[in-house]
Amino acid sequence: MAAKRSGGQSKRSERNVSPPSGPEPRSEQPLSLERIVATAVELLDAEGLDGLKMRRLADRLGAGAMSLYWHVGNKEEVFDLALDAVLAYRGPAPLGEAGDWRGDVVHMLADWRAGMLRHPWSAALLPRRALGPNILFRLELLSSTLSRAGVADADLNVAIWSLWNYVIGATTTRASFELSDEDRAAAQQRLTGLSQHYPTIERSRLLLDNDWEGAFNKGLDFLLDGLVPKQYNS
Amino acid sequence: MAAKRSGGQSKRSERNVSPPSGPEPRSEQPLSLERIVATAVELLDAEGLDGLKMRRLADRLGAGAMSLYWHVGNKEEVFDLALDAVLAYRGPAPLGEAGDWRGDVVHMLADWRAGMLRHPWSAALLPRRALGPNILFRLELLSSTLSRAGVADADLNVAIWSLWNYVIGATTTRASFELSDEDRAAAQQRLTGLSQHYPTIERSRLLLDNDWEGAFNKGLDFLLDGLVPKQYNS
DNA sequence: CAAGTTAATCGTACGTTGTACGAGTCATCT
DNA sequence: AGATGACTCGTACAACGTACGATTAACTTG
Repeated sequence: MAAKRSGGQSKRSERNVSPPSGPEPRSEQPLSLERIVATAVELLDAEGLDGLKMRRLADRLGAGAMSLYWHVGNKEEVFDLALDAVLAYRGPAPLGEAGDWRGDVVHMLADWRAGMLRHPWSAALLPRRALGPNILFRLELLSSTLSRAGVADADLNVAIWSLWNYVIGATTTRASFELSDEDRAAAQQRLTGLSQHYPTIERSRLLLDNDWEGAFNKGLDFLLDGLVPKQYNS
Repeated sequence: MAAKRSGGQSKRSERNVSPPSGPEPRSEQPLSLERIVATAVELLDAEGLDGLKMRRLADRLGAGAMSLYWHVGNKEEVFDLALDAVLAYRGPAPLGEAGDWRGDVVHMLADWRAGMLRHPWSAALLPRRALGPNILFRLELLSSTLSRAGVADADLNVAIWSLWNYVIGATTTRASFELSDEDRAAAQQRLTGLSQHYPTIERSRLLLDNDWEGAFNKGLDFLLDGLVPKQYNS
């Protein structure tokens, strides 16, 4: 009734394969879900969450605004797809038996964090639309790796969610600082102005500390230490 | 130029103190920042993020839409204020010397989590507008408590951000499940349908596990164990 | 080849939203 | 009395998402 194109991904017609004549590639490619999503990510990177308007997206694609709606149901779906596109993971072989499991986990989580920080808008999207296929894939990877590492089934969910939450939180916090320099400056100013109210974080310069990555890794190490029994020696 | 009312909070005029006559309290109270924020929170609880429209908010207040703009600069500010309002903390005495510091920390963080889950829309707001006064207060509290607990200044920021991130992530993840039953059902369905692709999380029923609170506490314990030197015995 | 079917594009238009602008009301101060 | 400032609100507008239907191009079926 409502959805014209829902589940499937590829359905592109091959009509521009230059049948008899016309080797010129026509600067205007045909619309496609892939192109829409890629352009949406570009636009989000360039203009932020509020900068994504259907008309503007269509402009960038050299198409009319309403043409988009044959490929996506609505704007929300564009957000969904853009978020998931940014979260794809090409990591080390998922089934590597000779496990440096800890390295695998850290790598995946660090990559996750890095990917999201490359696209700061993604953090703001996460709370609304978790559980795209790429997120699920990463959860699956995390799960199987930890399982292979010897985490008991009973503790598996705790371990997964703890790591997961940690990364999400780190990314969210960090990205919110990234968003606008004005905001950060304003916050600093407010903080400095009210340093009488917040003496301790003022003293430790909490908000000015720039070693986010170091803090991230240290905390992650502590978590992993706690979550996995110390019997890792293979 | 642009802002009519910015920094200060109270400025209410006392003109309805019933000077000579008129003891009836007039069902329509005067507008005030406090009332606006409180009503915004109500509205958000009832209708969600997208349900907050300026006109609707004004309706609930028995006022015209434009009247709101004397008290707030724009809609974004309403979001800011609503978020911060929800994050107020009335915890145990901040300067309790006889430190059950660990209990204090856990209590504050658990309260934080509980508060946000009571208002699921707050998680979606966090990435955009961190650092309201109530957030800063909690950071300050966390900071001073850990400092008193013996965490070295050099490790303080790592400790704070680790705990912080963990809580934010847990809340965000959890709230996204809370948001709509449809979404969750859809995710479950997709997961079950594609269980071939996600065998491990299917087996552990990761997404169906309901003991969020238990997982939260366990992971928090691990983090605290790692972050604070085991020399806590008073 | 003709006629129909399907895939895809897009112009127009509508309803909803945030909010700029300026007029209006009322209490207080000089 | 007049002026000032705090506060309210009706009107109007621009920007946005998108419903609707017309349009075109390619392929299918006869």
